[in-house]
Amino acid sequence: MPRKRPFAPATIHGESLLSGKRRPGVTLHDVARHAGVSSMTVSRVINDYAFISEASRAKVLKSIEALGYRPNAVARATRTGVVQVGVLYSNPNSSNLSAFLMGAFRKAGEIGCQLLIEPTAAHPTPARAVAKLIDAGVGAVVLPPPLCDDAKILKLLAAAGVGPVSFATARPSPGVTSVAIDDFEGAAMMTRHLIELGHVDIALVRGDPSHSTSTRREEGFRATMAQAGLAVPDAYVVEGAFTYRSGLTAASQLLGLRRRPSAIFASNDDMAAAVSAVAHGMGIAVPTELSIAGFDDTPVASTIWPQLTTIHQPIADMAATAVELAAGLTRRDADDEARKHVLAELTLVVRQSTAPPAG
Amino acid sequence: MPRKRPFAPATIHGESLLSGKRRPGVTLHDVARHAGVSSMTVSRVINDYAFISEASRAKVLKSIEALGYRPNAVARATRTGVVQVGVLYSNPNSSNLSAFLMGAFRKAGEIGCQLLIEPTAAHPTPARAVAKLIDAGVGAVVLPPPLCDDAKILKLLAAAGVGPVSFATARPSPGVTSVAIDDFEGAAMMTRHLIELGHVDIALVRGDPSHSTSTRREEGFRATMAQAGLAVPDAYVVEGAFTYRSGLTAASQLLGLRRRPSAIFASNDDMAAAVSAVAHGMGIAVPTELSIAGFDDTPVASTIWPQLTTIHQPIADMAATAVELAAGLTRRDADDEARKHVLAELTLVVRQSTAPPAG
DNA sequence: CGAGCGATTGATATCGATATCATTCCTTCT
DNA sequence: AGAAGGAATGATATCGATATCAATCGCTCG
Repeated sequence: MPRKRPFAPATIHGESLLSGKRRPGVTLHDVARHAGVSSMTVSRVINDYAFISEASRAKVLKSIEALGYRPNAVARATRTGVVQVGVLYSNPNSSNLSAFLMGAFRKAGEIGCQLLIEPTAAHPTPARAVAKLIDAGVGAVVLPPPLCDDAKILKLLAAAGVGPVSFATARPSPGVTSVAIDDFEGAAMMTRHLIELGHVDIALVRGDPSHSTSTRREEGFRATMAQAGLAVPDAYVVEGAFTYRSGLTAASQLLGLRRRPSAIFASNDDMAAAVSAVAHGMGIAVPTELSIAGFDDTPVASTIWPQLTTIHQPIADMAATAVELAAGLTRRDADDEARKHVLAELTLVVRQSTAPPAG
Repeated sequence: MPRKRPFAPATIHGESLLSGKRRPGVTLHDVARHAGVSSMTVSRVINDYAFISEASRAKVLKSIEALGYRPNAVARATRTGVVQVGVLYSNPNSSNLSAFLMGAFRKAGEIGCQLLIEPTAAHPTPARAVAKLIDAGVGAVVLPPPLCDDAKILKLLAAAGVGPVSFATARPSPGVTSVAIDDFEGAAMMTRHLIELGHVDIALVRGDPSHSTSTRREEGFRATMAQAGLAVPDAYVVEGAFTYRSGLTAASQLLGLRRRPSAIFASNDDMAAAVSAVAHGMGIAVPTELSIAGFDDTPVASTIWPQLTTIHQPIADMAATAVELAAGLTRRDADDEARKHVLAELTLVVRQSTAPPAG
């Protein structure tokens, strides 16, 4: 029985979507003809190849400009070979996931590589998720925390000859390419902000101890406090797990103290949001009676009210970089060790949850 | 001055990522050779072309199975022409964004089309965002609410010959392809759940009146209440705007009433989360003294505590479908009007925020 | 002054798939 | 029986780019 018409061209609402109608439509060959050189010369200019005369380069660039040429990533990928890059993610609810995906997919589209997204939650163990990606034939894998700190996973990948890229780890293994932020410095920035507002009694809600970032953030906090000559009582540092619920517990603990802190620095936004909720529940006004600071600048930070003062990380850009590194398409002289550990820039975002202490 | 080595092959950690090492490596031609037919026959089988003898089809399918062949989407896209699909999104904080992106990109990878994501917030008006996508040469655009209900936008697209796909609108225009849920039925499901628990005094927090979904959800709520013979006092239906902050206001209003409702149904999870926070603040126990219901099953629903009872929509699948429709690659006889309005399945997810009323 | 070498450029094959057109068989009809 | 037409298949060109190899073109050097 017949199933389809013989290769009916793809249309939508009667309009053909195929090449005949493609708007840009300018190819590398058009540029070559326009510039009076060969296609290869154009290709070389685009790819920033050495040994092109300045004259040729100029001609080609002018033609590219004149024709509005944009290289076709897909076509490029056919010849270079599609690099498949695996991306693991652990927490489907991670608020940064969408920014992460945006950046990762944008870059993937640009360089024409295929992304395989694999939720670790769908497998009995993270190792199984990695195995699945390896079986699928990926050439590299992007590992968000806490997987990036997992020696077993790294060994598994090494055995399969698949390159790992650590994402947002605070303690990058020396031999492993990584994209991260300086958690120590981020925590220090926020702590300085609170100190400058006049706070003295500052408490910290720690993150999940199994994440390397937790430790670094705590270190940044303590170092800055020490530098300012401020004491950090033991009671002012409580355990958390990066979850909203753990933030509720931590907040109850801190706000129940006889000598209540005037500011609470939570190691991430979810916990800061929980602190905010508890404070509301106890009738403590934010920020006049209590300043609350978060970390990550996830969507929740600007969702809740008052909006959270937090540390912004350029997650999308970082994800893009991670994918680029993973695809190994940086194409520069790769011996350069430095570019294998990329640190992204942090920003202190002051919103409505912090203010000078009362009295 | 030289910039790069002459086309240094892309490597990562010294391992080549290029075709020489590609694991799957099985091409259509390998399958053809194995099956003893021409490449075209294999291509036709893959594409479900009519007029293939059952014998050939069987042989090819067996070879595909034997060799573990998987078509290369990228290569396919070079020949068919890359279909660029634009995706607009309005709220960068929308909690469903990541699920949406996941689904959209997964499908895009499968069918080898390129997605252009454009935040409307980056433009003075939504129309400008649409114009940018049109200029970029997209063949179709996926429109989430409230853009999908905007006649001006639709006209703009029609003028450019770009096909629109409405996403999650409650009121699909007849001529426009759409992927949506039945908001009326979803609201009815949740209302029935509350009624079955024994609630009688049920309040509703409406959504943004400019979204068609708000109206449909309210209608579903009212219809179900009426069907159960329950009254809905005017004071029990308050305005909201789908934001956390609007939820705070609405909650204060409802929980301040002399005769307090025993259950509050918020038109989305963000507002439900706000209701939960206000209840905490007023010392009202959830769910024993107050049941709270949300809608959408966004990450926040399982983040906060107690976790929200809500209506789950398969956002990722819906996004995938939207992209598929947009790319116009369904390839089946497209005259079938029915498949142009896809309704996704809803699920009632009962968590800890609802329970029978006290007393 | 010719060999030798590096810089610069182009011709051609190729990537993995589909589009197009041609071809081979059968049926079936006149 | 021969023409006509449709089912089934294959040969070849093509998509837009890069890889490879060969060919120039100076220049320097012995």
